[in-house]
Amino acid sequence: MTASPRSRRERPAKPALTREGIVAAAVAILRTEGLRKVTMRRLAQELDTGPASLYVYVRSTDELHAAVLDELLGTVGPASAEGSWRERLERVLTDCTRMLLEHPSLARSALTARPSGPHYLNLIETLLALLDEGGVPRDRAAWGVDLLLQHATATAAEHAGEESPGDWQALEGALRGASEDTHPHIAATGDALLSGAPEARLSWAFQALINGIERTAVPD
Amino acid sequence: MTASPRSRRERPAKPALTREGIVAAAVAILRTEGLRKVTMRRLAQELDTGPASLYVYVRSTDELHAAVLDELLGTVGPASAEGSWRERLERVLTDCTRMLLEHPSLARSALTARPSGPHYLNLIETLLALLDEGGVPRDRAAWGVDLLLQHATATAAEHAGEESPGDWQALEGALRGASEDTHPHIAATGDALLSGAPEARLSWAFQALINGIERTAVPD
DNA sequence: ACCTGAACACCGTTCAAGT
DNA sequence: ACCTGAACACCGTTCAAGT
Repeated sequence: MTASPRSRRERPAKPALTREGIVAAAVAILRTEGLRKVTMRRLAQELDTGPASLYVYVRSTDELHAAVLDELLGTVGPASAEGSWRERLERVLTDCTRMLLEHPSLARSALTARPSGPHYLNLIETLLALLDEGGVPRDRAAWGVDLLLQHATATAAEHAGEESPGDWQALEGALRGASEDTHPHIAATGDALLSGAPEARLSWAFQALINGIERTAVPD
Repeated sequence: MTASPRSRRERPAKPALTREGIVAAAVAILRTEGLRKVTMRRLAQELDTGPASLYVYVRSTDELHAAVLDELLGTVGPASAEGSWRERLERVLTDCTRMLLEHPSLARSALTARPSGPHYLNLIETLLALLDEGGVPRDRAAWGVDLLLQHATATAAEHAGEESPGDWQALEGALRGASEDTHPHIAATGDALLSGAPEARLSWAFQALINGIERTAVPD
């Protein structure tokens, strides 16, 4: 129980840099301040060092964000056993989307910098297992997984940079104001383009995707 | 034909700032240097003024990017008349995706800052018309349009920040290296997860989406 | 091998002051 | 009303030098 002799002033107890420590600190900043603050400089400040030091463990800001996402993917639990394969599949995807919606800007960056960590692999395994249970042919399932995860990610990513609902309102106005002469189908469709609770639309989208994946043959 | 007397040195012929001129300059920079250089500062430099001046015409960088996208949307022509509604629908969507793939980072930002300009409205009208021609119920078509455009945008956005194929390779390695014990379905699926030419996968995805939209009832 | 200070080359946005 | 210079508060990344 002797104190290590490495420093006279023990208080700051500056821990050694490790990749894990860096990612953990990044997750903490994400939770409290949002992804916009998960920068090399802010992170270095948090870890009481200079930004240059981080590059020993992390190739770039994008790679850091991908590592953070894989970490959060560990949060979304495995499928509960209740219900049909279809219901369980939708539940996994919804859980995943919900988690991503808590950090939309992370979803946005995940679209570009795909995670490849253990948690992501587990998720793919789960989706393939459920599609297999549902009798979806293997080749359709393989391509379908991409479609399903892309939808979850993109749906969350759309909510990044919110706080300025300006352009969403602009679109709503443009749709409502569409003339019957120049845009007859928009005018005829009316509110349906904008209707529906987000959860209802998400659920419908996943069902439509699953139905499409089931029935659409892969070429060759 | 008299020269306007507004300045003695005519050479620079600095044009008055207008929103149109700003957006046009932004498109030019996008084409030659990529979206990363379409910044307020770079744009101001191009227009021979200070960044602050641009804020009279443009609310923020995001709004500027949305305006640029609507401009480019004017590029993708209306559907050619040949083929079934399905083929024409796929062609419009493919054209749209191809255009976005020329500027993936713009697609990425479009996911967040939806355009609402005239070109975007025309695109929605075209999609609704084709789905209507195919006998897809109006309410399904209304929600489906979102799904189709989201897929086009997200597919292009995934290619933003390329040049560093590091993490895509990492994912490929992780999938190939998946153990039969811990990830049996990934192992059994094998190359199918990664197979297929991009065009083939895109075509399959759009067909799967259309099939799903056709057959999936909207609640209520 | 790891860590650091300092530098390079940038950002978006605001604001008081000018015209 | 429009335009501007200058400032505020930041970025990512590299590199020579230290330990």
